[in-house]
Amino acid sequence: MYLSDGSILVPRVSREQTDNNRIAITDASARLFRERGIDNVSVAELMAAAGLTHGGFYGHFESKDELAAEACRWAFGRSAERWKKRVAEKSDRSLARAALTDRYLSVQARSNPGASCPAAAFAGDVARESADAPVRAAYAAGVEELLKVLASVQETDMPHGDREGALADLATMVGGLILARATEGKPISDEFLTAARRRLKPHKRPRSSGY
Amino acid sequence: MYLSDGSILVPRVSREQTDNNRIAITDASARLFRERGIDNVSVAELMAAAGLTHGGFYGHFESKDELAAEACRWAFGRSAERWKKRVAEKSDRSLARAALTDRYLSVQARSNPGASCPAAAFAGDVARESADAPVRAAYAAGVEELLKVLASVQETDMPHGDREGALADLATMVGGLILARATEGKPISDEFLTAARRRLKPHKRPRSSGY
DNA sequence: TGTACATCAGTGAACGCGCGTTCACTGATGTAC
DNA sequence: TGTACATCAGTGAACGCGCGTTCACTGATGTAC
Repeated sequence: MYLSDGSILVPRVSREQTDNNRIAITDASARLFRERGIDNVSVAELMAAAGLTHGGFYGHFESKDELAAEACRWAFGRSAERWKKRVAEKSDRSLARAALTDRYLSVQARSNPGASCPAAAFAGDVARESADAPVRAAYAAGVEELLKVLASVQETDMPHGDREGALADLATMVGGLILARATEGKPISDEFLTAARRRLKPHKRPRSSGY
Repeated sequence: MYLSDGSILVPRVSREQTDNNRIAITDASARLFRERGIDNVSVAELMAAAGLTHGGFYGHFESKDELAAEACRWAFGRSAERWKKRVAEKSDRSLARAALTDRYLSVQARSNPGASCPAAAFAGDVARESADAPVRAAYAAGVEELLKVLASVQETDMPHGDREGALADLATMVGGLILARATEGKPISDEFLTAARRRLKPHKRPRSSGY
């Protein structure tokens, strides 16, 4: 590995560097796994993305499965933080919810799967993992994190409570985003984003009187 | 290959049998690809599932990618037929839509991905295929087929038309099903199904007066 | 209808390739005195 | 603070394995007469 001054870094780096390397591997994995799927990125690629060679991988993680779980936890943690920050910036629930759903179902989010919502990006992979795969537990825990944020911005008159509103919102968001990605490049892709965004707006039903 | 009478079938079968074999490969692929993902089923497994050995595969299909597209078309065709049949059995739009969405978001559908909606089962795989992959075109065309059926059962007062209602419905259905699958085995999995089903019911908002 | 033979659907061994994982090795880091 | 040395993070070759695809071969099917 070449350093910025052109010298060669030989093995046994400092402990601090070791910790940074582990984070670099996790961060690169969180991005690459979301972009291309867990099975479509090799350990050698992940290590290269972190500036390392593949042999050192097993000094950091027990297996690729363990890393997948770690990357999943990492991605959900960052997403949840970002969601909370966005909510805090808004003056009321309704505006906060609109900010979250509009950005979630945006053209930018569609074309940046590597930085996007892990609930959408990992769903397909996780659904096919065996029941005891470590990434499954990480996924379910991460979804609960996001749901808490979504529940906190539900309108106060939701017929079945904040949690059910949040569950339904997330279903529409994840479905809209995944369908937009699977049809990317065709007009219908944008239509999915728009339709899902509108469905998530507070309902102003034409037949209701004033309101 | 052993026939039911115990005799051994040797190469060069009849043309009719050849056609049946191609259908058997397509049908088995449509099931296995949905269950486990395109990349997680080998050509040898697909051929074995159709009662054949792997070498004959390239007599039927140009490549595994071509088969994926064919299996995708096949799965969408069958789903669209089943949806139309179910709609025809109901006496009005509202009942038909409820029949579709309730079955879509059922526990049986969740636990039978091999026979379930290709829009949900193929979405993750297709989203990661390159823009010119044959399966992408098959997927987008299949989604349009399903949307036509969904549009035909929209309530007549949808604010942005039948098509947008259908797009939003499909987003909620696909998202709810995928999230339920990715969290299968945990209580939240059933919650996703229920929340998405309720979200798709005609809205009886508590604050509206009589209706 | 019967015979001779070309066709070609399916078989199974083999190919090159990339994968996850292992391991002997290196030499700077970190520590004991 | 300086020295001696054990530790261990990272390297890169190697492992066994399963994959998609190819191909020489087989012999019943389908056809020409």
